Amino acid sequence: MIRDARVLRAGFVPREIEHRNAGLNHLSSVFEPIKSGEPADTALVTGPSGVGKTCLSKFVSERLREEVLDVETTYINCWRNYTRFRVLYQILEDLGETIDIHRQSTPHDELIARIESYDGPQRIIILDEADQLEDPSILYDLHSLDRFAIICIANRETELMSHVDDRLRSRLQSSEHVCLEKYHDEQLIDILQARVRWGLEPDVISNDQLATIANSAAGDARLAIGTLRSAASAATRENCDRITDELLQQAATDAQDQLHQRSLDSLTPHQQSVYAIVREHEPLSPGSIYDRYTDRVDEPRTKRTVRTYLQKMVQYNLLVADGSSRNREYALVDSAVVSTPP
DNA sequence: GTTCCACAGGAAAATATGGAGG
DNA sequence: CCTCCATATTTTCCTGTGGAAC
Repeated sequence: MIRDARVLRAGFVPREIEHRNAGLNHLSSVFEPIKSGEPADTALVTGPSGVGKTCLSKFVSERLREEVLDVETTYINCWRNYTRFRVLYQILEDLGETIDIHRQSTPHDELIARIESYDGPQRIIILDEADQLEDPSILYDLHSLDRFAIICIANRETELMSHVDDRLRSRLQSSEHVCLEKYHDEQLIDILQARVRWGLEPDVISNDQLATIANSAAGDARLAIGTLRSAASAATRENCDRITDELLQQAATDAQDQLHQRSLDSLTPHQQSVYAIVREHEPLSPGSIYDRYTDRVDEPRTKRTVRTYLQKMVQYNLLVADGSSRNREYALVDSAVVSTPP
């Protein structure tokens, strides 16, 4: 059944990239100067989840490394490393400079000074999920350094921009912007077919079944590939030599639940209570959420803290906030899946 | 209009957590 | 094991906003 599990895993970067030629060429052109040793501009890559932002960024930097001898890449997931210190630390760690840094006894300025004094080969720094940074001024610190080319990945440009100050905003707005759209079903099918070709034995899944996966994934390649992986491993477990429609059905919900569960697991018990309340009674105003919350838990947190929870869950795509001021209501993100192209 | 009020979210102080070194 | 310190989370205090009632 499974020939090469790597190609079905999240984070795999394929040898060929499908249906992203425009973005590929655009992003490559930004880094063209690196080939002649010149500094490159900052690139901004945006788009909804599962459109290949991370994949494209890694792909472009890997291909550049094949062409140019002296380029290194640093990948930082800002969702995990969302403080300024952590990002700086990660960069220095990749430069091999962290030996004598003791926590924050080393001030930020010194970390930046060290990064500035770096004189090794050019480096591409991929800041994934950059809209999760609590302090985006790190972008400003890095922006002006010639040795570093920044790829800044975010879900939506406006989310990222709303947190930054004016001078940084104008700089970012003038940088190259690669915007990726959701995949169409046919494009997803092509992507899936490529993974099937490399990852699975021949004839274990039909094109019709791939179309079903593509359809239920709603333009999200990560979800589509996750479904394929889940179906293939279930088939292996049950000793089937083909992927059946029933397995597929189950795999689709499994894959969705997995993604969902992952963000749910990162919530504290209090945050999970708040989430459960919204799930049971949506849509709900902030006030009634808080009332129900105080009833449900011992030692409730303050209103302000719950507001922070809600804000966080909206960022994690667990909840949606609708309306402003007194009309605001929170609901589960699933209940509003109708996509609205402009 | 004007006022009122629930709400959003920033800043900073306070408190809890967790990890390193004794 | 305990203590100390950096870090993470929560609270306190606050300002600004916009819809609703007047």
